[in-house]
Amino acid sequence: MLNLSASEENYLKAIYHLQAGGGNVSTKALAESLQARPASITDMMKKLDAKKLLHYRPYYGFTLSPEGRKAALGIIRRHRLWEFFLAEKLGFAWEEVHPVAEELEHVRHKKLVDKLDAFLGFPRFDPHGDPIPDSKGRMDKAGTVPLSELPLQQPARVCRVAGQSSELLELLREKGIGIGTRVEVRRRFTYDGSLQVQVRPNRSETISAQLAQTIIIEL
Amino acid sequence: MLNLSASEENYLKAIYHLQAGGGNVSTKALAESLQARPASITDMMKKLDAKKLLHYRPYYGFTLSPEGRKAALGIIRRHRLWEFFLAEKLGFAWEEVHPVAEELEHVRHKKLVDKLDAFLGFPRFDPHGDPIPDSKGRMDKAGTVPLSELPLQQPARVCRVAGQSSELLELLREKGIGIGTRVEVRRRFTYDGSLQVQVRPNRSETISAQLAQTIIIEL
DNA sequence: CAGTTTTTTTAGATTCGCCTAAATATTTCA
DNA sequence: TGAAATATTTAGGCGAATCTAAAAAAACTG
Repeated sequence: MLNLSASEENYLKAIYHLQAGGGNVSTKALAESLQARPASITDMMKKLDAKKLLHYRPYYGFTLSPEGRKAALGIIRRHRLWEFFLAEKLGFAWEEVHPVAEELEHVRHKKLVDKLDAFLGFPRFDPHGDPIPDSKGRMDKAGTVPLSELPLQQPARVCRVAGQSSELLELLREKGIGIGTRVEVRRRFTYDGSLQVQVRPNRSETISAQLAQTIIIEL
Repeated sequence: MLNLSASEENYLKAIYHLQAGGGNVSTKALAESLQARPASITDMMKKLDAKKLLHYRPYYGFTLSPEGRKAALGIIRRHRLWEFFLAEKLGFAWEEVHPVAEELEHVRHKKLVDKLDAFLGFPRFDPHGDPIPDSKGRMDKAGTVPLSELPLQQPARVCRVAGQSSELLELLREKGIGIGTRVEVRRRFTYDGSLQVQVRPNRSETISAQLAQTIIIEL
């Protein structure tokens, strides 16, 4: 089994998220996502290519190899299990768990992860609504329908939030929206794409088009 | 608050343990304890002295400053809380917890540590019987009487084990000795200092002088 | 399609934590 | 006390992960 540094793990994870199913990632996109300079990305891509964790073609971009994807899923598994632990067992608010899990995820002990998984009752989703890969890297599909596409008057439930910046989470908290919240779109303003949304039985909020795209719902 | 690297934390922790209450630590002792070369120790001592975490006098040795001691206690607190968590909540055997806690201890989030402490019920001792510092750095005293000094026929309870090498822990497991085990010395062989010990009601084991020194008991 | 802009890579430097080898200080002891 | 042994420090180097500045490739665009 390959021994990866925390840095290498962060690169793999970021590429996995940027690929989102397939496709090629550019130096610039990865540099932005990791808050690093493009030159640093190029350096690391050469290294990860040499380790066969991804395919790198200069000036073209990179794609995770099967081994790279497997490694990324392992990291994501650890991240989301720790998020679940922090929220469920330690009583962290869901918007606080991400940065702490960023650090805990790099403790690589197979036995620790599997025992943690069992202790938590093999949860399938983390507090943000994202699916947790099992020990073989399999996971449920995350919902994909954003609130912006929900038809009027159709009740739905928030199942995921596509982002974890503190600004986003603060805004959601303000509007009373979290995983599991019942929502229903009352009006759609075509001028700016904003929505008037019924939140839980008796609360009405205005939601910008941008925000409505990050709130993922299921019917 | 000073931001310490995992390496710096390991140095502080090792010095704290070597000081054991007071006194001066030598380059060689620290090098052995950390499995590093003396030259590396000198480098780091200069750095930690500059950060005012310890007092370093070339060719003489070093001692933690009050801030260094405080930092070390914080690291030990995290280490022992994670050990407790691993054994108590995840079902690790007590001899397995140390290496995993070595990594978890470097995740420095005040809130994480304090919430973990509360979740565990503010435990006072880790699975090895060592006391866990509270959030202010205070802790109970560990027992100090080794089994080698227990008078004959006097029943006692194992409260701590002074060491955590896998070899030591394997031997203890073999002899059926853990924290809380009732023991009583039946015979003492002056030739080699070995003991014949009654372990729990109905088991008799021979314990070498060396082993008897690492088993700490209370009456 | 040729110049301009953008993206990417290369070259070279820096910091951290470690190393080896050599120099130097301290301690031991004959 | 002076030579040998031991401990410590200094000097210089290395790999990892970053950076800046400059060169080169690719992509736009008038």
